[in-house]
Amino acid sequence: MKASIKDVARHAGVSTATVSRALNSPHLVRPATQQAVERAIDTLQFRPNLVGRQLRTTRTGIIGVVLPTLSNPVFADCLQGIEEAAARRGYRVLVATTHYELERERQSLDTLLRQRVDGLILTVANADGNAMLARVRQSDMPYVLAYNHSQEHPCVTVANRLAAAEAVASLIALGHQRIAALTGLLGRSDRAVQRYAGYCDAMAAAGLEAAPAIEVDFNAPALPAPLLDRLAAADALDRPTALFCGNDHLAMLAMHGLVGRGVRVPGDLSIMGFDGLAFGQFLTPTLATVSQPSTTIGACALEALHERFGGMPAGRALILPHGLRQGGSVAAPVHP
Amino acid sequence: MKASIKDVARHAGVSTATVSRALNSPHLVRPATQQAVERAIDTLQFRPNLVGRQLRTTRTGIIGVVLPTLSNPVFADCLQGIEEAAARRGYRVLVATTHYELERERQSLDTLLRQRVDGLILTVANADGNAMLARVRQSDMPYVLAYNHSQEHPCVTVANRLAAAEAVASLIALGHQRIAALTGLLGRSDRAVQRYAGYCDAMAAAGLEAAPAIEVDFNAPALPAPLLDRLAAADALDRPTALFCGNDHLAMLAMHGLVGRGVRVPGDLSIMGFDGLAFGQFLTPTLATVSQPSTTIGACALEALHERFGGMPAGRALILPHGLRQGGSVAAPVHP
DNA sequence: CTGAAAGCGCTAACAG
DNA sequence: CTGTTAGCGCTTTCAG
Repeated sequence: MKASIKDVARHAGVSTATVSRALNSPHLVRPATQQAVERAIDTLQFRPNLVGRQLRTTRTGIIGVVLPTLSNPVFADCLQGIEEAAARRGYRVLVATTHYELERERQSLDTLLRQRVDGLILTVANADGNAMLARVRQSDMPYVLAYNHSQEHPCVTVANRLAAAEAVASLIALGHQRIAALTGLLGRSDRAVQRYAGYCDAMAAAGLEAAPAIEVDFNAPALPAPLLDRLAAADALDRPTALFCGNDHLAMLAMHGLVGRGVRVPGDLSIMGFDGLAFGQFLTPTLATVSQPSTTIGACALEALHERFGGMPAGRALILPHGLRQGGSVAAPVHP
Repeated sequence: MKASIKDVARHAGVSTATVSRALNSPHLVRPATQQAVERAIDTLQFRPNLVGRQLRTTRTGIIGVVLPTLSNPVFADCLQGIEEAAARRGYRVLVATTHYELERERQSLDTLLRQRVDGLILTVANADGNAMLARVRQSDMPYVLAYNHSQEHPCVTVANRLAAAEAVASLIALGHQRIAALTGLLGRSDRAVQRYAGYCDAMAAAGLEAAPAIEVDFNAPALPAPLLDRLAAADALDRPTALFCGNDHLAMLAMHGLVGRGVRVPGDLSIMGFDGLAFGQFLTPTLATVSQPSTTIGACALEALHERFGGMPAGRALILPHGLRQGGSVAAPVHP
């Protein structure tokens, strides 16, 4: 059986309270006592049981993180950022994934609340009008959304709509007029909606006609063949000269599928992504994209929580700067 | 303040023991009582405090996971596999990253032990002769290594050495004779060592001369320019016709850097990776690689732990099947 | 089938 | 500076 604070106390000839002090407030303990305790600690190989402390203090030092998936580097990087910041601050990270499924969001949240995490960082499918999220807000559990942009909840993200608009505007500036938009299921991701809205903004601002969103399932391993066929087969005068994609994963699937069907990128079609995955740089041509600082989003979300614990009020939205990454996948259209 | 089991008991007119039973062993409770308790539970919005239970039962239901980084999809996917399997089994996942630094490995481990996780899944720089790992084995804490292959510790991984040998043999079968090996720092990763050994095996088996490993730092964002220059500049008769890389990330960095220097892949140089990252498929040419089932490795590691909890003995090594993924980055040499 | 009571390991008043 | 004491929320004998 593992040694407890009691064993240490006995071994050092002091009370458990003194051991606790030696551990948590050494300045309240006489140096000689401190040393006696420390000696006992490492003869017994004592490791304080955090569960005992957590029960007593009602603080766990654990941050709950709920993300759609770790298979997308966007979220993996975010978690990396959270973990590093958490380690620096002395927090631990409990992670759950949801695959964009509402039921798993609910389930994960419940588990984390039972575990009495000190705070939550979460990325949900839809922030606004989300019942669970409303419940979290009612409770006094500090939380921050990552990636979701919401008026109702504190969040750290980028200006999705604006960034998308800038990206599309850059395509228009190059001479593109027929620009299509490929997105995740609009009902399953508020970011998909915001980015598509940005696309529409830019089109409208240029007096161009926004095309309806081409929606595909996030969880699908590839784009539907009929869709690719359609995009590839359209004759040159009719087909879009550029494709704005709601995220890099979609962009890569599109580029891969279309190039495989003989479409030249960017010759026949320019492709613009959104996320700024490092892998985009390895593609040929490299993927032009809107870059968001995923690791920093995670780190800032954690810092935001930390400030809440320190008594700060619940900040609203923290909008981090995005970038427009040039890439070979975008060029001026040949047949404008 | 949150409702506790005591509040529920009072509200339902029963003892706390009965509430506990209603929660954990409903079959021991009279249906009428059960319902009374359930009613109280949801009027009070009661959520059992796991910390209390954990202290009492000395089981947390938490699995500690220690990985080098989540920025590499190999580990992110593994964590994804762990998390899914854990959720299915009712465990929670506490994650820490180390960036291949010994001190952070030590630190993470310590934190997880204090948190009294039920078991550990870890990927360390070097498994054999690892002092911490030895300490973990002494303790009665169940643990499994993921990716590390070790005689001393239970682990789930692929046959790194064999897989590397097969990959290199496939290059040799195509006619390659001058094959170079690009690896992570051999002192910082036992897998790098094992894969390089596999390379040497295959070279020796074919009567070819194994080149010394070209070691580069895992954490570096790009390959050193001098290295790339050297590989690109060597004249055609002298330079290797194929490059075996210890992981896909290195392979991508090499391919990117070399193509940028005018080297044709696979015309001038074939490139073989190791990991089987999904992104390799998006490259042009697609990356030939040894694929390992990262998600499954994670899931199996968790299942192995779960079996240990059920009283199973501490299995040795579980070696999962690897694959050899064809890719456009490998072809027969033009100047054998 | 249910209740009383003890205690998991720790911290935090409160005295001294 | 240190010890005594109570109790965080829960489970689990042991009686009844």
